[in-house]
Amino acid sequence: MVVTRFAPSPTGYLHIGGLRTALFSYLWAKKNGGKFLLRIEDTDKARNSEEAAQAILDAFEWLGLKSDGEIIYQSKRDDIYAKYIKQLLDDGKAYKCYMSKEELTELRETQMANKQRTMYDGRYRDFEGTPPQGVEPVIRIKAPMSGEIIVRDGVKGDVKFQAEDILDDFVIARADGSPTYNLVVAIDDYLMGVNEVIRGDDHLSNTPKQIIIYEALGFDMPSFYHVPMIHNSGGKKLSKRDGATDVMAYKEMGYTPAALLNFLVRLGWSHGDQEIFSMDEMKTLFNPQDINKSASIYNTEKLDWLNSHYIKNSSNDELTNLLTDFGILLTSHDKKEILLDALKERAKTLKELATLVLEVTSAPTSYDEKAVKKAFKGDAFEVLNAFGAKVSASDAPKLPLDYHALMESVVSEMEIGFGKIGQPLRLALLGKLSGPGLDVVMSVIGKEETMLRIEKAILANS
RNA sequence: GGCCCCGUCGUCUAGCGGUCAGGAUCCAUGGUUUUCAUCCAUGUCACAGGAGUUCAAUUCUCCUCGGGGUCACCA
Repeated sequence: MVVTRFAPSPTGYLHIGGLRTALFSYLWAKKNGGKFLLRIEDTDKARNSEEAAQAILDAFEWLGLKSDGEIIYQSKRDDIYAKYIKQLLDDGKAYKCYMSKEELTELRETQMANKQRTMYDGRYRDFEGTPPQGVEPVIRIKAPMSGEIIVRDGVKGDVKFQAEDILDDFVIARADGSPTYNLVVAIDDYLMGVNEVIRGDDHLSNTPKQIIIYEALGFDMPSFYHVPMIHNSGGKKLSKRDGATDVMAYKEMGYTPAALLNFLVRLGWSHGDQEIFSMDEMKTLFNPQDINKSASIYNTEKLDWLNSHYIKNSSNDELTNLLTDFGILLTSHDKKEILLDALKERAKTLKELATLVLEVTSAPTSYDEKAVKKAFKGDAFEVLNAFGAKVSASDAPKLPLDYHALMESVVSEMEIGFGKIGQPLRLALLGKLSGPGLDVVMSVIGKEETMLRIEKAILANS
């Protein structure tokens, strides 16, 4: 069974890049009928917060990505890690190092001055004397000092590292006894049964360290897939300074989960020329072997296009539901279908859609100045009055085509072009010269409101 | 700087020795629309550079250049 995981550290909101790797992991598990697990990496007490962890969970909730097991919090697993640390110590695969931070800094500075690679020099590796007083030791693993370590990566291929280039006896437990990242990742992935690790390629260079841990503990190695970074327009790793990187900000801006997910799945992954993927299609088609090797630049032009695509293709019931987040309650509106059918073609975001709804359902409070000069001139008011009279005299127009017929009759009786009535009427009804079809607008607001808006417009502008 | 990764239209990408280098988005133009938007059509735009290998390289190899990542008692 394929078991994947997403393991964020709760130092802030869920990031767009994190979401993409989470999505990849989720899809790969689903495709194989496996499990997708969530683990909160909160071992660094100073930098983590519960709110951040909750924010991440909220984002997953919004997007409908569910973990298939209990959510693991590393902060609650000290006992487990302590057990493995002891085992490593007992097996002679790790040791206590009494070097002080000052000594370490000094060592690094000397190495830098000599243009050497900064690394721990292994001075306590085989130490058997009396430990210095007043220093709480860290625990370091005995890493191989020579040989080749190969990361068999499903995206990048075999990546070879020379131990002497990159390794030293790195710390696996801090002076206060708490375990460090590379140790706990290996332990937790093993214990959770994770056998396919999909993560950002910024982790590629410390994968050898985790391999050392796997080997020292005798764990089976998972498969690795290191997904390329998402860059900002400047070509650098996407960070919180780059505008909208908080997943939940997309909810507020009016993007749908379907569009965001579709957008993200195509960033660094593709399936031929296909652009539109439903969640079901993603689940059946996704394969990490098709992930690109190169980084991609974050650019939301395509997200806008996808979002409008999904809005156009959503049912009116779905839209009604989504719109409630933006303060629009249409559930009991009798012309809801007509309104949404007309408006969903026109909106890039749910937020825009909400605005468009309001522009129809609420009478204009002002009239665009330029538009007034352009449309309320000549015999515009005569035409409007004639039309108003038609509406008034007609019995119960309901559908757009009823109103269209009314407009037609005025046009033919007065022997004018359609624009002669369209422009002023549009301005009277909506306060501006653009918007959805007038017949639709009138059908939605009804006969009384139509007449009211016409009267009001004439009054306000004469 | 050491180590590692990457390099096809502005952007997302297809390509897995022989293609007019394809699609999408963006942009522009035209059509549809009483308007705007949608929609439809058309168009502009790319293999980083140089050596090899080969009858043939975007595709394989090497070098150069360029970009990125990582080098913690952070994750």
